[in-house]
Amino acid sequence: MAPTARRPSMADVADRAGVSYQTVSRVLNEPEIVRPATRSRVLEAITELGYTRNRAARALKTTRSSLIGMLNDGSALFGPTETTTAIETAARRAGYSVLLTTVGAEDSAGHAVGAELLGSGADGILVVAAHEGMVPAVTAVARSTPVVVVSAVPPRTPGIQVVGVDQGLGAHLVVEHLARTGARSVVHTAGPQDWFDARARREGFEQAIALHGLDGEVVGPGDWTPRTGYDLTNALVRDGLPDAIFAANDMMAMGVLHALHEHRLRIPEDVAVVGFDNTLGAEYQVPSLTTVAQPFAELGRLALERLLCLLEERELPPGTPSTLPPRLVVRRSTRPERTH
Amino acid sequence: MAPTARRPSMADVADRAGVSYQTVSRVLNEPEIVRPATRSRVLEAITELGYTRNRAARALKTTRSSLIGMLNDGSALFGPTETTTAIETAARRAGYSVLLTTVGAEDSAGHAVGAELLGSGADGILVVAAHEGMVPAVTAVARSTPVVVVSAVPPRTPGIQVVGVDQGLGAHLVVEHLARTGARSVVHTAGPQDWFDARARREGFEQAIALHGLDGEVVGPGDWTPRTGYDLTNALVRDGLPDAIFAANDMMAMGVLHALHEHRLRIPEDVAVVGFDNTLGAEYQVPSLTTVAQPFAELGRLALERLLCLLEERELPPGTPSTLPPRLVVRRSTRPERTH
DNA sequence: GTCCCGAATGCTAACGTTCACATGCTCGTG
DNA sequence: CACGAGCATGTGAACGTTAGCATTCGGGAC
Repeated sequence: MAPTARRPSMADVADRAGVSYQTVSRVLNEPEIVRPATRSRVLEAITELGYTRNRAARALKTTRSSLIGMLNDGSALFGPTETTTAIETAARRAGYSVLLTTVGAEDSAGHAVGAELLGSGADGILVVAAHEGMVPAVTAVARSTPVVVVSAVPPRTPGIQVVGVDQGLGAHLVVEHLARTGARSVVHTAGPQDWFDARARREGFEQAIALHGLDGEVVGPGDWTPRTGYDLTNALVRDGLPDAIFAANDMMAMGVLHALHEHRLRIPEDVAVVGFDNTLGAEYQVPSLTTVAQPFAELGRLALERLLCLLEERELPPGTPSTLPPRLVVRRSTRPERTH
Repeated sequence: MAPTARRPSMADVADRAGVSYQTVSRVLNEPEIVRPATRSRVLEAITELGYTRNRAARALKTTRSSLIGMLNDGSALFGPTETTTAIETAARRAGYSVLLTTVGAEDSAGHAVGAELLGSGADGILVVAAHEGMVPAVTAVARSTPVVVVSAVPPRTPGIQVVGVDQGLGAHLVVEHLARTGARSVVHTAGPQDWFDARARREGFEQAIALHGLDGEVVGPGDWTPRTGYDLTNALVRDGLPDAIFAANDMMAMGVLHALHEHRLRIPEDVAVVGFDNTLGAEYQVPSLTTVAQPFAELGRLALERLLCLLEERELPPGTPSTLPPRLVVRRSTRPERTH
């Protein structure tokens, strides 16, 4: 915290190196066109003064902020957080910084947030936890700024690009595994239906149930938290248990397991349980949880790549997927598949 | 994505409202000094054109970016994520945006990140997940930018302010509770010792053990993940179990529980288990986990408040704490305290 | 020795905003 | 009715950078 010693500017560097500030600019932007001797003199002056380019001036002149706005959900969910980290790392590598914005429950309108995003001057927007609450903010912004949404569902607003994990496939994998391990009746404790991923999982579940001719039921919706998994399961215990419960995510599965334990039911013998996400703790549930692993980090990188192509008007490399497949991770909360 | 229709500027708004651009500026910055009639005319023009202030130009002229840099750990941990969200919400309310930077394992040097932060032009820096890896980046930045660290430990760099939860107190509460419920021997499965909070918990544990005359031992360190809690517990089962295990966080406690279950040990009868953090899932462990709740959101708000005071050269309201007390949450993984 | 060409560098203006100051207007007062 | 006080608004300059054009310099060819 120096006593307001103005940060050095290009002019300062130029003075020290005995060149004009334009040359300094060139060293930074197109190093190859300045003579090696001058260049190294300038670079030396830069390090001596600890000079860094003034981001604001640069942004003002170029009309590009090198900022990427990220719209996140306020709840500290596992998947979005992983994705966020991956995005930030990739963005930094590409010379962008990430502006974090959360849409909490309180400002559900989202309009204010949309205005905020617009005013932030971000070159592009990445929506990480896609649910209905984001829609007004996103549509407001999408008119003037490229937007990429991480979601299982194609958007209703044209011009918005989407990258997602195939939630339907995930649900299919789960149901198929349950069918193969002898389940006849399956209950899906659904996630909050204003989340696009939750909706896609439920729809995938319903399709897969029909496909395998099983006895399926959807209960809920829950809210991603263990509590709702717990409550829904208690209701099931009262009203009659299925062979298997497919929870909308690992958190809810946690509540499911807890309720079953309280009623001294055996897992998977009495009821099999499956989650979704493969959170850090899934393997260490009691018993360890069969679940669907999503490539969250890969997803983040892919979303960013897509956005950068939009920003820099590059073509997306051919063969770049917009949908990533999830992977079933079989553990001890479901019966083993027979291998013959 | 309009076809590069330049965003409207103050001059455009001024033309439309029939005033000079300076008046527009005034309406935005000091609305009270402009005549109500003119003001509403300007505001109308603003909404009609969808004008938002150009952040870069503003930053350039005022030499303040309205940006707060946040330094986060790359791992998607529960506490830091909660704190992050609270900070972002509070920052937005105060007219600041949050620039997210993560220090991953790969760029452990942190120097690059420090330079990055400096170049970002943030008015102030908030360090959320404080560990040794952050130190070089932070000390580099602290010379020219106010820094507030969320940490249990006073920093070695002078001029850096600190806000934290009293980890030592948390450990004391745990040990006291264990002592009162009949434990004589306690093992602490420590967290990664390059994290300041983990270190403070361990030291608090050692002090409290001495205070209560218990038989204490520290094993580990772990790495916050369930796996290390699991591995350390397996080793304990081999070498002799204590009456209670105090895990460095809830994640590690999860691994502890899992290992104990595998060995068919009863919790809390054979071994009591305590975690730290009170994550969303703690209540739904089997059995539900006794743990220490930290006021993560409050912590975030407090850290931001402190930083804003530094930035705006306000005095911190008298009585504002720099350390927040944690709270013991007793559940079923420890024996009940006798009440007489 | 002169000319020309290209490479290297310098100068001017502009991005959109705010600050400091200048100016015009309105109103109360002598 | 003229004057000054004070409020409302306008004007010029500057923040640090980059784009475009102008200038300088060195060297090769005639």
